Amino acid sequence: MDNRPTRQSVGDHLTTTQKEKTRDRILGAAEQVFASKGYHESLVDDIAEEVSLSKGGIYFHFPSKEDLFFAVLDRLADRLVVKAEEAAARETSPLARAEAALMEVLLRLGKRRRLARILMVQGYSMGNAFEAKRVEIFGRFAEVIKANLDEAVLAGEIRDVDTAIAAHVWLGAINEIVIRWLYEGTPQPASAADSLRSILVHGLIVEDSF
Amino acid sequence: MDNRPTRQSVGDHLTTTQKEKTRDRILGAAEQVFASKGYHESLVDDIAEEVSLSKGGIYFHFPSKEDLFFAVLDRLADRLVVKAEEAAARETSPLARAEAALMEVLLRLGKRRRLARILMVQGYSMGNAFEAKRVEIFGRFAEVIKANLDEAVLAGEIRDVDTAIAAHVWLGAINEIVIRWLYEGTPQPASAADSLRSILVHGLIVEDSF
Amino acid sequence: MDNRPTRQSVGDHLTTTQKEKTRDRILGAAEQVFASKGYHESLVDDIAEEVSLSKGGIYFHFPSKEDLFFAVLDRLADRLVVKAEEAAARETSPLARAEAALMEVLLRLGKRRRLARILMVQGYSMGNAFEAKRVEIFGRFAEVIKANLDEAVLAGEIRDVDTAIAAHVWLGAINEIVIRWLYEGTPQPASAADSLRSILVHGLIVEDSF
Amino acid sequence: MDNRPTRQSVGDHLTTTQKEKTRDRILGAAEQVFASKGYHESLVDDIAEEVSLSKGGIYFHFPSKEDLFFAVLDRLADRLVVKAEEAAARETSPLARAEAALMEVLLRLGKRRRLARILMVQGYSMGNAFEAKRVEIFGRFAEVIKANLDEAVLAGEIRDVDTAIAAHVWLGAINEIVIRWLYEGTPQPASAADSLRSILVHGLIVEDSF
DNA sequence: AATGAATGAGCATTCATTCAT
DNA sequence: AATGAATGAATGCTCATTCAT
Repeated sequence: MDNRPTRQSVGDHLTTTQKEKTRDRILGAAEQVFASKGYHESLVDDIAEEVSLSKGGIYFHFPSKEDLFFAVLDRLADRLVVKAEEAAARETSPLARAEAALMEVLLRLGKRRRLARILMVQGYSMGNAFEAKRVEIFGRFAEVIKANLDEAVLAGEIRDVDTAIAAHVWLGAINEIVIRWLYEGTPQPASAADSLRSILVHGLIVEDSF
Repeated sequence: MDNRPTRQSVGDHLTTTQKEKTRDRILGAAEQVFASKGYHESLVDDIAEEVSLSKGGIYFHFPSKEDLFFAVLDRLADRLVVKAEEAAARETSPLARAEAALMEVLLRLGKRRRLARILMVQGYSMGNAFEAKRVEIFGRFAEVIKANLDEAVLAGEIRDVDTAIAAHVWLGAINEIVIRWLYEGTPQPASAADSLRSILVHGLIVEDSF
Repeated sequence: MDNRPTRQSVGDHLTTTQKEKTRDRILGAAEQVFASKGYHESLVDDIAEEVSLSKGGIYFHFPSKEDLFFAVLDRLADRLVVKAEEAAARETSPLARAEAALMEVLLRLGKRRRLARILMVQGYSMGNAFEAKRVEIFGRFAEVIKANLDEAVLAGEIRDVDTAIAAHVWLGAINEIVIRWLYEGTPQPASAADSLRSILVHGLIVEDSF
Repeated sequence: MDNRPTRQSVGDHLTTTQKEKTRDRILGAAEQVFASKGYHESLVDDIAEEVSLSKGGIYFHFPSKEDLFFAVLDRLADRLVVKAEEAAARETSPLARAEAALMEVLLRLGKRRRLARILMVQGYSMGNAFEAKRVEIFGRFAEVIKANLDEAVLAGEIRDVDTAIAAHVWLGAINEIVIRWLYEGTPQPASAADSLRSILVHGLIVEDSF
C-alpha cells in the first residue's frame, strides 16, 4: 500500500539491523563471560543474564554454546589481525613491519587481560573441538608475520631462514610471555617487549662483528 | 639422603607395593585417556575401563579426577625434566647445555604425540584450576634453561639479555612448534629443530660481521 | 439447508475469503506434517515451513497447536463420514448399507496411508487430552454403522445382537487391520476386505445348515 | 583368602539379586506412572520419586526413558500372554482355546484399567518410535489366537478363513471395546464379553438353519 | 583394596506461545 | 494478516563422587 520511497532501503549494507545489534550485544557479553570464567564454567544462563536476554533469545541467534564461543573468537581474531596489519603498514622496511605486527599483538594482549585470556587459553577447555580453531587463528597471525619476513628475506634484511618456523617462533614467544604474565602477573608485556624483540631479532649470540 | 640398603617388609617405601603398582597402572591409563580425549571429555569411567578397575577403585587411590590429572602431569613433567637435565649434563659449554635441554624436550615431545598433547594443550581444559599447574610445569622447564643461560652470560658466551624472558621465549617457541605439528602434522619437530635452534640462538639479522 | 445463490460481498460466509484459504492451506500442511511425524514430533515450525508462513501467521489462524491438530482430525473425519454415508446410501438393504459404510472406510484408509496414520494412531500422541477426541471420532463412525445395523435387526436381516458392540467390533477390526498394514505393509486393506467382511458378517462357525 | 564354600553361588539363576529387585521396583513404579499420565507427561523425576530412588539411580538400570517404557510394555505383555496361554490350555477344543485366550485378555484388561491404558493407548504418545513395539506386542497376542484358530480349521470346527486376519479382527475388537470402556466407562468388558464372543464366532447373519 | 549401586547437583537445548511492529 | 524476535518453562541425561559391603 505504501509505495513511497524510503530513505533507508531494506537490507542496505550500510544499515545495522536490530537483529545484528542484538547479535553483537550477545557476542560482547559472551566475550566477557567466557574471558572471566572459561568455556565450561560459563553457563548460557550467565551470558543471557549479562546481555539481559532470555536463554532462548541467545539460541535464536546462535545454534549452540560452542558456535557462540567460536564466533567470539573469530571476532577477536579479526580485530587483532586488522590492528596488526595496520601497525605493519605504518612501517617502511619489511623487518620493521614484521616486528610492528608482532609488537602490536603483544601490546594489545598485554593491555587487555580478557582478550588475552580468551585467545590464549580459555578455548582449550572445550576439548578437542577447539584445537582446529586455535590452529586456524594462530595460523592467521603467523601468516601476517611470515609475509613480512619473506619480504625481509628478499630485501636481504634478514637471513634466509624458514620464515614459517620463524613466524611461529615469534608467536610462540608471545603466547608464552602473555600466559606467564596472565598467571604470574609479571613481567608486563609492554616491559618485556624490548627484550623480546631483541632476542627474537638478534638471537642470543654475542655479536663478534668488527 | 638415606642410601643404606633396607631389608624391610612389604609396605616399605623402597619396595614397590601392590598398592603402588595399581596406582601406577591407573596413572598410565589416565595418561592415555586424558591425552586422547582431553580432561573434560575423559570420564572417570573411561579410565576405570582402561585400567580394568572399578570407578571406586580409582577413588581409593586418588581423591578426585583433578588430583589424578595433576598426578599424571607431574609424572610426565618429572620425566621430561630429568631427561632435559641429563641431556644438558652431557654438554660442556653453558649455551650448549641450554640448547641441549631445549632440543631434548622438543625431540621427546616430537616423538610422543600423546605426551605432547597432554603437556601442551589438554591441561588447559580444566579451566582456571589448571592454570597454576601449567605455570608451575613450564616454570620448571624454564628454570632448567634459564640456569644454563645465566651461566652462558657469565661465561660471555651470549649477550647479557633477560634470561628469564629468553627461557620463556624458547619454551614458547617449542610449544608453538609442537602444537602446530600436532594439529597440522608438519613440520616434524625433529626436522624443525635446526631452524629453530638457529633462529633462537642467532636471531634473524644478517650477520654483517667482519 | 440454504441453497439459494448469494451475491454477497467478500467476507460472506459462502464466499471463500483469503483468510479461509490460508486457513485451509495451513490445515493441509498440518495434516501432512502430523501424519508423517506424529503430534509431538511435529513442530509448529515444521508446519509453518510447509505452508510457507511464519509461526506467528499460524497462530493468527489457530489458537494453539492442539486446536490445529483437532481441526485437522475433524476435517478428515468429516470427509470420511460423508463418504461412508454416501456409500451406504447407494445400497438397498440395511446390512448392505452397514457393510458398505465399513468397507468404504477401510478402502479409503487403505488408499491413503497418511490419512490412516493420522486417524488411527497419531492422535494418541497427545496424551490424555486427545482421548475424548478419539472417542468422539470413532463414535461418529460407529454411529453410522450402528444405525444401519439397527435397521438390519428390525428388518430381520441379522440377529438381535448388541449393535453398539457390533459396530465397535467392526471398527476395531478395521483399526487393527489398517494399523497392521501400516506397519507390516501387509495385507493390503483392499485384499483383506473380503475376508474381513466374511468374518464379521458370518462369523467363523461352520454353517451346518440344511 | 576365604575359600570356604558358600551356600549361595554368585550369579545363581535361582537367586534374585538386589540389582534385579531394584530393577523390578523401577519397572513397577514406571508402569504406574506411565499408566496414569502417559509417556510424555511422565517425568523421569516422577518415576524416581515413586520408586524412592534418585534419577541417576534409574539411569543406572535403564539407559533411557524410552527403554524403560519398552521394558514396562514387555513385562506386561509377557504376563498377559502367559495368562492367555494358560487359559487356552484349560480348554479342550481348538476353538474354545482361541476363545478362552481372547476372553482372558479382554477380562484381564477389563479388570485393570492401568494395564489396559498402558498397553492400548499410552505408547502412542511416543511418536513413531512406539509403532514397531505396538505391532510386536499385538503380533504376539495374535499369534496365540491364530495358532488355535488354525487348529480349529484343521479340526473342521470353523470355516477355512484367513486365520491371521481373523486373529487381528478379534484383537481389534478387544482393543476397541477396551478403549471405549476406558474413555466412556461403558460397557464393562466383562459384560460385553458374551456379545463380543457371539458376534465374533457366529457373525451377525441370522442362522437360517434348523 | 575393590566393587558397583546409588546420589544429586548441574545444564544445554527445545519449542509452544506472545507481541510489538 | 503476517512477521520474527524474544520468552521462559520444561526436562532428559551426565558424571564426579560416595559408601555400604
